[in-house]
Amino acid sequence: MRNYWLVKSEPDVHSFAMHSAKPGGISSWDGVRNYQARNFMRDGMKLGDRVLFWHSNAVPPHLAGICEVVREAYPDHTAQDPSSEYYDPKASPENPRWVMVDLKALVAVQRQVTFDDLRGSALLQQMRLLQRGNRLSVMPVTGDEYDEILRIAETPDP
DNA sequence: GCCAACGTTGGC
DNA sequence: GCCAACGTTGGC
Repeated sequence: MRNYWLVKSEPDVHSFAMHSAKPGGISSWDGVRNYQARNFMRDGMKLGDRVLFWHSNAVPPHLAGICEVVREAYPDHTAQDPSSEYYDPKASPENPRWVMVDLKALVAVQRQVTFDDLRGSALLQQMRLLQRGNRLSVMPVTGDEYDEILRIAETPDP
């Protein structure tokens, strides 16, 4: 059974187009430094899961594309790299502390979905993304929400 | 640039 | 283990 997720990225830093431009459209999802988000990646993300790629800090923020999990959680080595902006001195080979997954970009959406679009759908009112003060960068989405969002995006499930 | 919300840190 | 201070996120 397939799970569904949403991840946030600032397009200035790492956009869906940048991700798609990597070899095979595959890039690691590193730098997550929040335990709840990490646990979703570590315990929840499985091969073949679909991942909605959300552009945060964009004007306006929007859904940009759809990815697939092509490698399940493994240690995020950037946590052990002092030159990385994601360096965490408490991470070690014995206790990597943080994990990353590999995501493959599948398709850009036909129509970029905004907060207004999400708020306009009765089926999406429970989304964590719409809850006030939500700052999670990795969060689960239900299958029904996924289907509804793709319908609004005018994009078939890849 | 503002600021609400929330996670983390560290003194006690 | 409490909790105030602080830093960060991210929509607006």
